[in-house]
Amino acid sequence: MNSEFTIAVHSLALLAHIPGHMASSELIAQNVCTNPARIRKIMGILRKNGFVKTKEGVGGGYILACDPHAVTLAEIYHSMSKGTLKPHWCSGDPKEACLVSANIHNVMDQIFTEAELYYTKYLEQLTIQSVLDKIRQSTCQDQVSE
Amino acid sequence: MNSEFTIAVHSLALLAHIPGHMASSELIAQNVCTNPARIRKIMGILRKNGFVKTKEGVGGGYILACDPHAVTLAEIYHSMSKGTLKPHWCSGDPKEACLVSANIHNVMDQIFTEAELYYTKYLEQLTIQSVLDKIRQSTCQDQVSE
DNA sequence: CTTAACTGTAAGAATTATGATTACAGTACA
DNA sequence: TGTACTGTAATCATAATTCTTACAGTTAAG
Repeated sequence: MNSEFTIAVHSLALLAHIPGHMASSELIAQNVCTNPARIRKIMGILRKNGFVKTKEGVGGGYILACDPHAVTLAEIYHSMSKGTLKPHWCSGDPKEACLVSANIHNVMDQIFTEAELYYTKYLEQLTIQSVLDKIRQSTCQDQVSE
Repeated sequence: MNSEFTIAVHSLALLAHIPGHMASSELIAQNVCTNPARIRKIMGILRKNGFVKTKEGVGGGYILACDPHAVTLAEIYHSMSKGTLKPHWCSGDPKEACLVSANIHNVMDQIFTEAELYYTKYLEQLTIQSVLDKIRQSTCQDQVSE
């Protein structure tokens, strides 16, 4: 899996952190620690899925277009990275005479697909807001420990 | 995630498919479609975790050292690939003044760790034998459809 | 109506992760 | 003692991921 899901969650949490404000791809990129082109690509996907609104031109950028208490990480994961949990490489060879070699691919594929369902079941429990809350709590803990 | 978990499951299913027989790294590699050195590396880990027994020298190779009905894919996953579900790249920067940038890493790390728990919860339901059964069933279906 | 600050998109380079190859020491059987 | 194995590591090749650069399209401001 690449990091687009991580960046999407980070960007949405950031937008939820500054409600009502536009953030440019430049600003988000600095916060995320990547480049503006990558942010624009990811925000484009989030826009197509209704999570953010875009404004082009001077003073433009991105703004949250959903309720951060309602949108779960599962929805974000599905938009960005569905099916990317399984490795690219496949074992076995369908043309082999051996049952195991011939059929392992289908079986593992099914297993990875179902395991992903369990994975996203957890993500359904988390919202953009809950991530933001964790971020804010996380700081309190740091301050206590210092 | 790389494919070591996939290869481990494939190799163990293969050994379960030929009970009582030794399989060399060469033979397993052909079945899996990779090279013997990679198989030996993976089987070394499986040996250290008690899943297989090794025999060096002439006529040597690998043989199952566990009950395929008892060993779950979760145990195999933990041995081979625990913690590899999350992407390598991290967003944010702990030195940033912005809360979100500074703390997102810890929060996402925690989320990926807990999501992996759900993932492995599914793998606990599958055993080496159940994978082998799926493989054998999978062939029946193919034959019916042809 | 022109300039400046944005997004949208894509191509290509750079980097990193993954997998393959090769090599060789160690072991065991015949 | 030779042959067929495992164990392990170093190096090379390939593929995935990320970064850079570029430029067309859009909008606000002057």
